[in-house]
Amino acid sequence: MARTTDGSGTTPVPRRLLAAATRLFAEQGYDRTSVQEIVEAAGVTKGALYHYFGSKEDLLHEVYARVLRLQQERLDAFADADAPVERRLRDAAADVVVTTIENLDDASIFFRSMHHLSPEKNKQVRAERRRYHERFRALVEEGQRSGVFSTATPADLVVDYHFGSVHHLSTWYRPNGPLGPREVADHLADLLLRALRP
Amino acid sequence: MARTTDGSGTTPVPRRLLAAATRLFAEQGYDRTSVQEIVEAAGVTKGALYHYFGSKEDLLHEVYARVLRLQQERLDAFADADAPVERRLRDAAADVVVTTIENLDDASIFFRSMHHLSPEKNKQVRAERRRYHERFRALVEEGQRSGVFSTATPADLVVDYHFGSVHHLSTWYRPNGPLGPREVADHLADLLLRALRP
Amino acid sequence: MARTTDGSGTTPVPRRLLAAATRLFAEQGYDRTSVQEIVEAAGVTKGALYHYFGSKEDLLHEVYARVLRLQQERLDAFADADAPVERRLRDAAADVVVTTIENLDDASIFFRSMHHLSPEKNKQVRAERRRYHERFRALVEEGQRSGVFSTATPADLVVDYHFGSVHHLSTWYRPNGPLGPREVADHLADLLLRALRP
Amino acid sequence: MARTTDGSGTTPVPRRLLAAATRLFAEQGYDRTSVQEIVEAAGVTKGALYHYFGSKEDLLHEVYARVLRLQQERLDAFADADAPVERRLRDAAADVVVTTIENLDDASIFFRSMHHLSPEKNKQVRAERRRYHERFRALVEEGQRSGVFSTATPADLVVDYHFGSVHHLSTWYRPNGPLGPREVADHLADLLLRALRP
DNA sequence: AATGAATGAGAGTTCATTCAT
DNA sequence: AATGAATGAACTCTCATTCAT
Repeated sequence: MARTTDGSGTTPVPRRLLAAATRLFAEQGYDRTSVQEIVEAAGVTKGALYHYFGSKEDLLHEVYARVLRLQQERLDAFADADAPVERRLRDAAADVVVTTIENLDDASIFFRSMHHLSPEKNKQVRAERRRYHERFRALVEEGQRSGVFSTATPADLVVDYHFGSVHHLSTWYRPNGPLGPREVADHLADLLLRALRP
Repeated sequence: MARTTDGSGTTPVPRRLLAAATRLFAEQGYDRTSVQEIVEAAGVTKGALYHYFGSKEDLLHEVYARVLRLQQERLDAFADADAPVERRLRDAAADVVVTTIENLDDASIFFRSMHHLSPEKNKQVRAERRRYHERFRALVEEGQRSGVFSTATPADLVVDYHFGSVHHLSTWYRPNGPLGPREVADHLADLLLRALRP
Repeated sequence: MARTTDGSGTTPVPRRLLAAATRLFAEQGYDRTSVQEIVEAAGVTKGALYHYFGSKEDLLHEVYARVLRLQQERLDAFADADAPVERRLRDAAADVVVTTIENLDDASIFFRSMHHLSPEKNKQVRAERRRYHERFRALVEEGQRSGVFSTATPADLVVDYHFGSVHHLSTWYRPNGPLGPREVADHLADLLLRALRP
Repeated sequence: MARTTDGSGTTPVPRRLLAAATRLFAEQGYDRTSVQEIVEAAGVTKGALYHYFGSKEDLLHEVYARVLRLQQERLDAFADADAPVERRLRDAAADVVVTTIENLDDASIFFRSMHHLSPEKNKQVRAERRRYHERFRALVEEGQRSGVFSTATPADLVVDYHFGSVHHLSTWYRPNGPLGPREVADHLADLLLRALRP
C-alpha cells in the first residue's frame, strides 16, 4: 500500500499539495498555474486544499518559508564555523550555489513569483530575506575590516553582485549541461573571492 | 493641440499603447495586467488595440524587441571602439548597468515575463539574447587570449556572473537610494574587472 | 466550573448551538451564515452539530418553533383572560409588540428567513402561524359581533394591518431610540383600537 | 422578428437582465438566485451581464432604484394635489397599496433583500427611503396641526404603522384572493384615517 | 458524544478575443 | 481606423454534508 508517488499513497496530503504546487509554479509560473491543476497533480480535491491552506497565495508563501528556513540554517552554519573569514565566505558563497542548483524549482519560484505575494506577506518574506542578506554582508565586512578583502566596493553591493548570479542560475543552468553543481559553485565563489582581493 | 500626455493627443496610438503596456507590465506583471487596463491607460478602446496588435502577447513581444535592439546597438558600439580590451569590456559592462537602471521597467518585464511568451516567440527572443551574450563573451575571451584576463573561469560563466547582477538590479535598485546609476555601474564593472585580474 | 458564557461551560451543547445560530441568522441572514461560523460561535465542532441537528435548516426550524410556542402561549393567556373584549384585544396587541421588541433577533429571522425553509417545514410553520392569526382574529370578530368594534373592515384585514406593523418593528426599532418597548406597544395598540372604533 | 418574450428578441439586454433578476429575486430571494439562473432566464451569457452591471449586487440596487423613483414620483403627485389634507393623505396611502400590489415582486425584494446590499449602497437606499418617509410624515403632521388628525400618536409612528402593513402585503396578498388591489387599498387607507380621527 | 479530514458541486467574477458596424 | 457589445471558458474560493475513527 505504501507508495511514494505524488498522486496518492501514504504521503500526507499537505505535503503532496506543496510538492505539486512547487513543481507547477516553477514550470509555469504562479499565475499560470490553476488550483485545479495543483489538486489534480496531488490527487486530491479542491476542498482538501482549502482545508489545509487558506488560499493559493498561502501555498506560495509556504514554499517560500521552507526555502528561507533551509537557506538561513545553512548560512548560519557556515558563517559560525571555526575558520578564517575568507574560508567561511567562500564556503557560504559556494554552498548557496549548490543548494540553489539542487532546488532549482524553489529558486525559480522565489525569484520570479515573489511579487505575486500580497503586500503583507511580501513584507514578511522580505524581512526574512534581509536577515539572510545581512548575515552574508557581515562576513564581507568582517573581511574588509581585517584587511583580507578590498574595501573598494561597499559590502552591500558585493552581496547583491553575488546573489544576482545566484538568482540568475535558474535562467541558464541545465542539469545535463557541461558543469555540475559543485563546479559551478566553485567557479562562482572563486569569482567573488577574486573580486574581493585587495 | 500638441500634448505630451499618454492619455491622448498627438502621440501615435501604437506608441501610446506600447508605453502604457510597458508601465503596467512592469508594475503588475504580464498576467495581472488586463487588456482593459492597457487600453484605458492609453486612452483608446479594445478595438484599436486589436487593430494594431494581434494579441496581448504581441504587445509583450514588442516591448522585448525594442529593448533588445537598443541594448545590442549600444553593446556593438562599445565593443567596436578603438581601445584596449579591458577598457572596452569595462565600458560595455558599465553601460549595460546604466541603461538597465534608466529603463528599469523594461528590465523588470524582461527578466520576469519572458516565460509568458509562446514557445515560438520565446525562441526568437532567446536567439537575439544569445547573440548579445556571445558578443559580450567574445570580449572576455579576447582578453583571456591576450593575457590581460585570467583564464581561471570559463568565459561563459563570467558573462552569466555579470548579467546575473544586471538582472538583479530591478530587485534592489531604488532611484532615490544612496547610489546613482553611474556609481552603481562603476562599482559593478569594477567587480567584474577585478575578478578577471590574472 | 459553572460558567455562563456561550463559548463553553455547562450550557448544554444543543442550547448553545441554537443561541449562536439565532444571533448569527439575525445579524447576517440565514444564507450568509455558514455552519462553520455557527459551530465556532458555539465552541463546538461540526460533528457535534450534526449529531444534534439533521441539517442547517433544522436549526432554523427550531428557532421558529421556539418563538411560535412562546407567542401562542402568551396570546392564549391574554385572550382567555376575564375582561371586556376591547381590553383583551388591546392587551394582546400590545403584548405582541413588547415581546417582539424584546426578541428582535427572533423576529428578524422570522420575517426574513421563513422562505428559506423547505416546502414541508414551511407548511408546518404556516399552519402554526395561521392558528395564531385566527385566535387574534377571533377577538376582533367577537368585538365586531358585540358592537364595540366597527365592522367596516373585514377582521382578517384588521389582523394583517396590525401584524404588518409588528413585523415592521425589526426594520426601524432601535433599543436606544426615543421610545421604549412599552411606549411603542401602547401607541400601536392605541392605533389599532382607534381604527376599530365604530 | 420583434418578439416580446424575455428570452430574446428586441428588448435591450440590460432591460431583459433586470426583468429576469427581479422575477427571480422575488421568487427565490437574492442569495438563492445564481447569476447563472439570471443570464439563462434573460437569454444571454454571464459576460453580457458583467458588461452592463458591475456585480450581482448592482443588479439588486438597480431594482431598488427603479422602485424608489416610481414611488417617490407618485407620492409627490398626490401630496402636491389641491385638496384637503385628509383627502391627500388618504389618496397617497391608498395609492402606495395599489402600486405595491401591482408590483408585488419589487416589493418582496425591497423588504426582504435590502440587507443584502453592501453598507455603502444600503446607506444610499436608506437615504432615499427616508426622503419618502418624511414626505409622508409631513402630510400627517399637517393634518395634526390643522386639527383634522388626532395628535395622540407621534406622526413617525403613524407612518411606520401604515408602511408596516404595506410591506406585509407581499406576505399575505394573493392576486386571486377575494379582494382586488383597489379594495384592499381602500380598506387599509380607511383604517389609517379612522385611527387618526381626533 | 464528538472529531475533523475530505468531498464535490456550484458560487461570483474576470478576461482575451471576436465581429457587426 | 476604430467601436463596444457579447462571448465562453476559466478562474479562485465556499459550503453543507459525510464518514472513519
